[in-house]
Amino acid sequence: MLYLKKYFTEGLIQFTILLSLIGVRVDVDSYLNNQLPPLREIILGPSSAYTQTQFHNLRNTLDGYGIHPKSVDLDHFFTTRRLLNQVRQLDRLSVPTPELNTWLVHRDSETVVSAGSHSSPSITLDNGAGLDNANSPDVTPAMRGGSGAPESTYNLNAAESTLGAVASEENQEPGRNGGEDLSKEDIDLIDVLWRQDIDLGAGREVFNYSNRQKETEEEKPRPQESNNGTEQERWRNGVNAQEAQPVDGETGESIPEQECLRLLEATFPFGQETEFPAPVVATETAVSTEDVPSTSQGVLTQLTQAEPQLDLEQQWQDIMAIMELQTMDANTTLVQNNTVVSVSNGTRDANNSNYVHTTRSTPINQDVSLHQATLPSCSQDFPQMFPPQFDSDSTTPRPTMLRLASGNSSNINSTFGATNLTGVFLPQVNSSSNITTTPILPDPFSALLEESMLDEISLLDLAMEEGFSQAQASQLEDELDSDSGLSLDSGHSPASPSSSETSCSSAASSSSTSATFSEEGAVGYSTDSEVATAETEDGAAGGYQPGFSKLCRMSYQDPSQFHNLPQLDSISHNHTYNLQLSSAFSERPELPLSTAKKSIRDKQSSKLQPHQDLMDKHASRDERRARSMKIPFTNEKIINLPVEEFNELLAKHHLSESQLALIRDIRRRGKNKMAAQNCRKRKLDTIINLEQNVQELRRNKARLLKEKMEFIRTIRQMKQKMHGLYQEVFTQLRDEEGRPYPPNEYSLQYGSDGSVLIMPRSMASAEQNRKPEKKQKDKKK
DNA sequence: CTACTTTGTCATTGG
DNA sequence: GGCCAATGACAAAGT
Repeated sequence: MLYLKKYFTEGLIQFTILLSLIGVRVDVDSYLNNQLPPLREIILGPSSAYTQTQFHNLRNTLDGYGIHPKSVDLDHFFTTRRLLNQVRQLDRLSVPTPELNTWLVHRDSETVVSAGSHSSPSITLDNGAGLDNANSPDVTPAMRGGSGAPESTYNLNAAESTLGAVASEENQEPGRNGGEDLSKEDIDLIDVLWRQDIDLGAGREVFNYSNRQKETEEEKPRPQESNNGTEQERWRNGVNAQEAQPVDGETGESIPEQECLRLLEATFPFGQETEFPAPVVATETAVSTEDVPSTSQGVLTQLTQAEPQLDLEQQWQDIMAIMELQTMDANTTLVQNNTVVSVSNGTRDANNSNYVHTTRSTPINQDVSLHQATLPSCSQDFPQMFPPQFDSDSTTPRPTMLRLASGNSSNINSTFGATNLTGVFLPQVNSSSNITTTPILPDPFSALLEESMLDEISLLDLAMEEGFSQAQASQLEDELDSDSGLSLDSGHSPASPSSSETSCSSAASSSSTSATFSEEGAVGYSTDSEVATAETEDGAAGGYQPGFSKLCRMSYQDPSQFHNLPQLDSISHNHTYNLQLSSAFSERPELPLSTAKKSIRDKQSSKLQPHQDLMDKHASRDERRARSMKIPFTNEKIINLPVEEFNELLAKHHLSESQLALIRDIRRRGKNKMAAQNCRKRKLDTIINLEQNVQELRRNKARLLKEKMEFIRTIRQMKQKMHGLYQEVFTQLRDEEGRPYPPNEYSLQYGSDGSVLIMPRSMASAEQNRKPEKKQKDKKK
């Protein structure tokens, strides 16, 4: 059964991938929206943790039996949403990630980054370069040379290097430059901060680039049915390099592959074999230096071009990249030399997406995310972002920020280009970027969602600040939901989905087996006693029915109904809790008979007794006992008959004391069995209901957060407007001699009556304490 | 062989 | 008090 499930699931996944590649993805969407059961079930069923739920709901709907009425639509809604996202990501799976290639662009022959192909160290260096040499045009040519730039060219900002080392901690070769920059305290601090992140719900691997990389590499071969070794070999041979470059395929021409390899080997003398594909990096380097402008603008341009259909996740990454860039700007005010080559198309799943994000951000400022991840919540920073009074001191940074805020939300490039942020913005960006990273991660984000709402707010707010449109915000909400759903699913699903799939995917076989068993039971009775046969038939046709119909509502009718549903034929769940094997046959002899059953029938004709022994093995203990005691009616009748009829039945036959005891035991056990099955089903439904409730609550929470973001944005805009007016008025103010008031000495004060006063700042501060009387200097022009 | 899940059974409780 | 459903707990069987 497990194999069947696995096979089926894999087949579905492959089918889905195929569909995605072909472009049916959109159609899948529409199918899902149209609530077309078959395709949805086929595609999403096996991978859905809620399939079982859907089944139950469907069954409940069909047979009218619902212990815990649930909203099927909600269920479908959540499941389809989340799974559709996964399916969408699947089609990007086919495209390897070119983003890794970026590192080498900045990397020179300097052996600084020991781990070689690992991007994190190189990024650190890149940041250093970006910080110090951003304006020097030599950098790029030097890098293009590949080996010319000395290490001294890249003066590492101490903090950046530290952070970079953090990012690559486990990959970093001690003794190399990157590692040398780390002091013991730095490492300790890093570890502490990391632990904090882990405590927050973000696994260490979240920030561990090498881990993510491993994951990615592990996942790559899977769809291609190739192992790691061959896969890496392919990478080395550049096979994937071309696949990885959907935008510009002939990148390899710039630098011969062998040369690239040599260069790489010279740069990264060790660990190549296990590291990420070197040839790709090299080729991509060539591409990046030649085709892509080494400005962030160019980067983003390519980003958007490479992925015309940026989905939510992609947008998230874009935003994060922007924010990280701005953070970088805030630190250095220089970004441009960071030649982020190409943006990954290869977002595969949540984890990978995170990985991609990090990778992409790496060339820009890979440290940011990690560093930010360790920063405390920005809730305290939040109020500081918008100090109530407009001091002339703070006017310089703010206009930029405001410009960003009012910028076209849909135009990432423009937003991206406006990167003249000063340090004012930095703390918030830093502190919030932690969460910025997390939304892509299902579980860590869920944890954060629970724990640090304010962080979320500031994050989302920042996103809005950076031009997060309403539509994007709603998409963000969806992402949040899907994430939470994922967390719910992925967190607990290993048990429930497997069970559901296991039992469901084999509905046909199980039904056939049940038919087999029941037939066997009936045959056994018929052979054992002619009377028994008569009784069985009588029972099936007679007064037994009413009592049984009650049972049938939730158990027996279901499987047959679902066999008629094509989508459930393949993925149906066999929760035939109350289905009695013998009853299944005696009541529904028309049930489809499996080949096994047919063979059994053949065997019965030839040699009956051995088969009975075999079937006795599979028959329930009570059935065997009943047979051995020569109970003249079926267990199903014993169990399901109403009390009166049951008593009548007992009275009709002259049974021994032991027989009566056995019959009563059989009845008790049978009823209890069904009760247990119902109980379990109910329990399961309860759990699922709770999950749905949690999702709903999360949804509400996300909605409220969104609303709050909207409000904050509005307030911010109003403040900006007010600040603009303030500046306008203040600059036009002249004293008696026609000279402008120095902004650092005077400020405008607003009266409660709407009047505006200009007064010295020293007075203004004192004035705030004693409010009312002021000297009227209303000199409004 | 072990771990985990599923399923059946028993004992108990409450309607 | 008997019947029955529900449920926790345990064990056997299956995966």
